[in-house]
Amino acid sequence: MTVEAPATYTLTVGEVAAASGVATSAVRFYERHGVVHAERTSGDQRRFDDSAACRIRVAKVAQRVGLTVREIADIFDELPRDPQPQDWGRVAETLIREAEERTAALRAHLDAMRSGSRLCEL
Amino acid sequence: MTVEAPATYTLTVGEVAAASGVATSAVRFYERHGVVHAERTSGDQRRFDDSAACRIRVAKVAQRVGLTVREIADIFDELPRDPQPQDWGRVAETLIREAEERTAALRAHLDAMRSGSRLCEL
DNA sequence: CTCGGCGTTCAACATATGTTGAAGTCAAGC
DNA sequence: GCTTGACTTCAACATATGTTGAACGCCGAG
Repeated sequence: MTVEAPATYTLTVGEVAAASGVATSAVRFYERHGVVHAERTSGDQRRFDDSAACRIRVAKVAQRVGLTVREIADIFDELPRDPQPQDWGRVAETLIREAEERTAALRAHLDAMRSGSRLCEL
Repeated sequence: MTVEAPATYTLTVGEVAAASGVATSAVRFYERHGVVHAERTSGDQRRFDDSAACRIRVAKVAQRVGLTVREIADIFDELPRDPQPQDWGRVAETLIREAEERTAALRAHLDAMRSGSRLCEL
């Protein structure tokens, strides 16, 4: 049977911030919006698992192609607990597909414009 | 010699809004940020040329791939007065290149992640 | 067990991208 | 030349994406 790889929530907000290259305020922002998840210590401090910094780095790159934090969180939400490589593969495909669809829409619009022989009513 | 095709500023803000599918407030916003340009009547009303609605439609699609209004205005600023088809062609290429570079960055990041065999520290 | 470095929340500020409403002005058709 | 619908500006509001600072709490090393 498959071995369990339970997520262990050990990283502080500062550690995740350092590992992902954003401010601690941004890490808290991403958690509030569901890009990363955390447990709390008995003293109410956040503890993140090892995927947090990676998720944030992916989110930053995805934001550059026009995805909102909400959209990125929704895509990450498709991940099961203890995601396997193929789960991340699906997320990666979804992100790329979104980016390519938007680029294709831009290209289609610009192509239509050019072939219209009335480029921006020149 | 080449025939002049002087831009004629005749369209009101409402006409541009209707033609581009955005609110008049958005048309004014885009003008303030240099996406479109207008002259003023003696009574201080805006008059846009025929390219305004097209520029705004292009801007909306470009925003979807992560370009800011500022970046879009900067790209449009490369257009000469009375732009020719090849001028719009260069703008189109610049927009597409930006979108593709960002998508490539996303893909590269995700590929690096997958090949790292430590996908988001799974 | 204490202390200093992190952590917490919350409110305010900041920038980008707009919308809405008030108060007043313009211009086009009758 | 009047009227009225569309225009003007400006301030306030709204959402997304954060940052900063104050006031206070937690926790691990000594």
